[in-house]
Amino acid sequence: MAELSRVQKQYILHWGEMGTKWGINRTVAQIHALLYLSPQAVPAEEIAQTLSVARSNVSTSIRELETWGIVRAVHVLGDRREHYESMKDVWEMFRLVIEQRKRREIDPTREVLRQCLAEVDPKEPGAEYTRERLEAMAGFFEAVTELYDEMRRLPTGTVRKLLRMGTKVRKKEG
Amino acid sequence: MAELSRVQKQYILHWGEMGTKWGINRTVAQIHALLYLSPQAVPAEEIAQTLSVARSNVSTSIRELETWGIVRAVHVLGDRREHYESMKDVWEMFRLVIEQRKRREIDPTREVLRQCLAEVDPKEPGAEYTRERLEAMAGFFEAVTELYDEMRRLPTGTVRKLLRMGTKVRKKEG
DNA sequence: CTGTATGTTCAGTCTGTACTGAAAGGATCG
DNA sequence: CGATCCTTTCAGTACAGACTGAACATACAG
Repeated sequence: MAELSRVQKQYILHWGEMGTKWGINRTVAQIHALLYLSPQAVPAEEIAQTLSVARSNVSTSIRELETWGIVRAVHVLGDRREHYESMKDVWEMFRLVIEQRKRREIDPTREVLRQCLAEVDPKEPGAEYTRERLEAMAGFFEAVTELYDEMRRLPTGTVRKLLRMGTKVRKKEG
Repeated sequence: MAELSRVQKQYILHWGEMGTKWGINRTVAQIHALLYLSPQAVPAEEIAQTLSVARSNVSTSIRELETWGIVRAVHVLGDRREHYESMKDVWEMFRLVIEQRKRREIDPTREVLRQCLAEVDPKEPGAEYTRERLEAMAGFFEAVTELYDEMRRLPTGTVRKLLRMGTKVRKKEG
């Protein structure tokens, strides 16, 4: 994996770009792409060389990927170094990422909305309108959370089934 | 709206933070929050003053929000200035944003994956593995797109119905 | 115990994006 | 047809976050 093929390069670069657009560090995304494509676990030094980034950058990026639970260190007999490998189940990978982003960003937003609603001063001019808007937004986030909780409990296959059911419901109602 | 209440301030600031975490410009997000909370359409100058940002910054940010279709200019009798107002339907707002991000980011990714798959050189060592991984990832993106297409066609209420059906299916299978 | 290999931390630098302010571009009024 | 008001554009600046490299920490081998 020290030398990348054309296709590997393209995939890794694109994944890096994608990452930045969704608020994920470019290097983090690139490393993930590299490990995802690699048949074997890769030591940090080799990652750094392959992607031309500093060894320290790899260290912190790997740490972040480990926090997300989509990359882990494995050991190779006769080698002191840690080798890193990516989870290969794409659905599970995205589920993990989404779960964490929900925890870090959606949940705090729900909290802020709740707090805002609690603190709307009824004497303030336009309080009624503010409350209305905040409640609409809060309702949305609650619904999304509910939807997420349902999805999470469903095995992957069931999501597919729901997809088909959706089609039927639409046809009946259309 | 020139003077913000404590709650309005909190909401706007949080929305700005949220924005940055998802790759959306802070000012863009803040302006959207301001307009969302505002009972009346707001002229650009007032937005600039209220948020303490340059008039020009408001101009470009508003443009972006207009591109997304969640903010539009309206006119007030006897006032030459454009007043801006946000869409108030939260579900529709997010649908629009998601639709655009899908177009700008998911679709190009599907394209890249397709191209990568087409260009995997079977002679390259490990080509088989690369193809496998790319196909898994491509499959995921296709499924997400399919899911999105279904969702889009469903009226809002039906999503709720599906949510309940999901619960049933889970219980039957659990 | 010493030397080497590996991993982490952190201060400083670099880079890309956001933002500003000035200037130019349009539109409407008198 | 100026004058005025409003908006947009753009070159330059400021800033936040990413990245580097050196110093430090840790583990293992001989």
